Amino acid sequence: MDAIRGDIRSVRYPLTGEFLAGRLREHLDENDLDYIEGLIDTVEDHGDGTRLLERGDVTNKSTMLIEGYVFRTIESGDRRYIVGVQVPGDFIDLHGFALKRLDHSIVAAGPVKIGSVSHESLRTVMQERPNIARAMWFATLLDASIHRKWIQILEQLDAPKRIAHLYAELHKRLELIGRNVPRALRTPFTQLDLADMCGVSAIHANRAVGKLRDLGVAEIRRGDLYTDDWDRLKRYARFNADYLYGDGALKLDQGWD
Amino acid sequence: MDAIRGDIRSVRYPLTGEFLAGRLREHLDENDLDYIEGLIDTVEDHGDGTRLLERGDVTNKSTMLIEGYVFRTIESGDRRYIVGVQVPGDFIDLHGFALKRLDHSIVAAGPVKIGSVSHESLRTVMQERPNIARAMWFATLLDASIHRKWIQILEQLDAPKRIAHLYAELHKRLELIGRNVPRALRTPFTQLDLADMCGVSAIHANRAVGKLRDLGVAEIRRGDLYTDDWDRLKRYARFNADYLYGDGALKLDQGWD
DNA sequence: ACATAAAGCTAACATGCGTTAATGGACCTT
DNA sequence: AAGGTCCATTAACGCATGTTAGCTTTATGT
Repeated sequence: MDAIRGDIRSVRYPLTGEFLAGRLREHLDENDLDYIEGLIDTVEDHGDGTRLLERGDVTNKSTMLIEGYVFRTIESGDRRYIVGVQVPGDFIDLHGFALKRLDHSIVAAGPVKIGSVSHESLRTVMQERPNIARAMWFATLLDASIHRKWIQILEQLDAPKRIAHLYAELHKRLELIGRNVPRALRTPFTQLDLADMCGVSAIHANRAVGKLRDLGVAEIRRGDLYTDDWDRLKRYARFNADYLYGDGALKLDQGWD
Repeated sequence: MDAIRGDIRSVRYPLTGEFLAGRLREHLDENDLDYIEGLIDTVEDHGDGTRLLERGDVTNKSTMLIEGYVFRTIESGDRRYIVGVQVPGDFIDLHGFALKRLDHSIVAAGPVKIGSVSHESLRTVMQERPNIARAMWFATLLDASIHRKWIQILEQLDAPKRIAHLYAELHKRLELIGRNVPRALRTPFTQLDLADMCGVSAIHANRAVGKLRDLGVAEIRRGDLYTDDWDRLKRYARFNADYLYGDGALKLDQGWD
C-alpha cells in the first residue's frame, strides 16, 4: 500500500472476524461474514499519528479498521479539522472504491490495526454477492447520516455539550459492535484532538473538559472518560441515537438481486 | 405521495430532461438520460416552506429536485438546523431507497418542482442498468463529501465567511449543472435561513451580511447575492471546489457490471 | 391608499470563545 | 536523577456571537 506514510509494521494476522463486519454485521449471516473475512489480504499495525491516506490519493484498495480509532481530517491554513471518527469494524475509505480520489485524509488516533481489501475483490463482491454490496453501501449512507448529525451538533451545541455528545456517540457505536462500555470509555484522544473535532481552540477544549467535571457530568483524563451515569451524560448532550440506525436500517425485504 | 404535507398542486409536466440528471449527467450518455427521465412518474409543484418529507418517514419512492432549492433540516429543541441544501438535478432522498427511515426532514426553500421515482423502478435500474446505479451511488457519496466540507466550514470559519462559502458552493454547483451565474445569484433564502445554515442567530446573520457588504465582497438582498468579483468572494471564503468532484469523480474505467 | 405581516436592521449588554503567556504534571530518554 | 517533550491547566484580555428589545423597510392583500 504505497499510499501509506509512517512507520509500518505489516504482519499477516489470524482474524477472529468478531468485530470485522462491524455495522454490517446485523445484516449478514455467517456465510457472508466468512466471505468478507476472506477478502482481507493484508493486516497491518500502525502507530499513533500515522497518516494512512492522504487527501487527493487515488487508491486501488479499501481499508477496514480492525482495532483502534482513526480521524477523518481536512487540513486548511495551518490547522487540522477533524470531520469524522471511525471505530473498529468501520470501513475507512469505501468511498475510495467508487470515487477517483479522496477528499480528506485518514490519520491514526493512537495505535491501530487495519485490514485491506483490493478493489478487484470488491468488484467481485458487487457481481456475486449483491446482499453484501448492499450492506456496504448502507455503511456509506450511515457515514452520511453521522456527518449530518455532526453538522447539527456544531450548529446547536456549545463546546462542553459537543464533547459530551462525541463520547455519547462513541459509547453507542461501540455498543452496536458488541462492546459495552460500563463506566470508563478509553480513547487515545488528547484535548487538542477534542478541540479539532469540536471546532474550538485547545484552550477552550480544556475549559469545556473542566466544566464537564465541575457539573459532575463526566471526568475526562487523557482521553479516557469516566462517568457513573451515562444516561445523564446523554441527556446533557441531547443525544438521540436514531441517526445511528442501531435497529437495523436497511430495507432487507426488498432485494435488488 | 402521502408523506407530503402542505399545499400540493400536482401536475403531469412534460420534461425537458435538461437538468434532470444534474450531477449524474457527465457520467451518463443520452440513452441513460432518456431512461432516467422515463422513470419519473409524477411531477409536482410545491410552495415555499412545504414539508416534503419528515424525519422518521418510511418511503416507497425517491424524489428528484427539478427546479428550486430544498433544505435538509433537523429540528431539535424549538429550533431548526439546516444540515444541507440541494439544487436542481439533485436526488433528495436517494438514501430513502436503501434505508428504512429518514434521519432528517426535507423542506422546500421557495417554490419547487419535484419528480418522483418509485423504489420499484429503482430496483429495476439496479438490475438492468448497473452504470446508472453506479452514478446514483456516486451522487450519495458526493452528498457525504459536501457534508464533510460543511463540518469543516463550521469548525473553521466565522459567520461572514460561512455565508460567503455557502454562496460560493451554490455558484459552483449551479455551474456544474450548466447554469452559469454571471453576477447575481438569486435564491429565496431569508436571513433566518442563512442563520440556520451557518449555525448562528438571525441577528448575527444580519451582522455578517452587513460585514460582507462593508468589505465590498458581496451585497445580499433578500437571498439574492450580487458581486462583480466571484474570485474575490471565493478567496475570502477559502473556497476550494475539489470536494464537489467537478472533474468527474467516478471511476468509470472499472465497471462492476 | 391603506393595513398587515414578514423580513431586515440597529443598539446595548451578557456570554462564549480565541489568543497569548506562563506554569505544572506526566512520561520519556539518557 | 536530570533533562526534555508533550500534554494539561490557569489567567487576562479582546473579539465573536447570543439575547432582548425596538424600529424600519418591503411585500402583499384589500
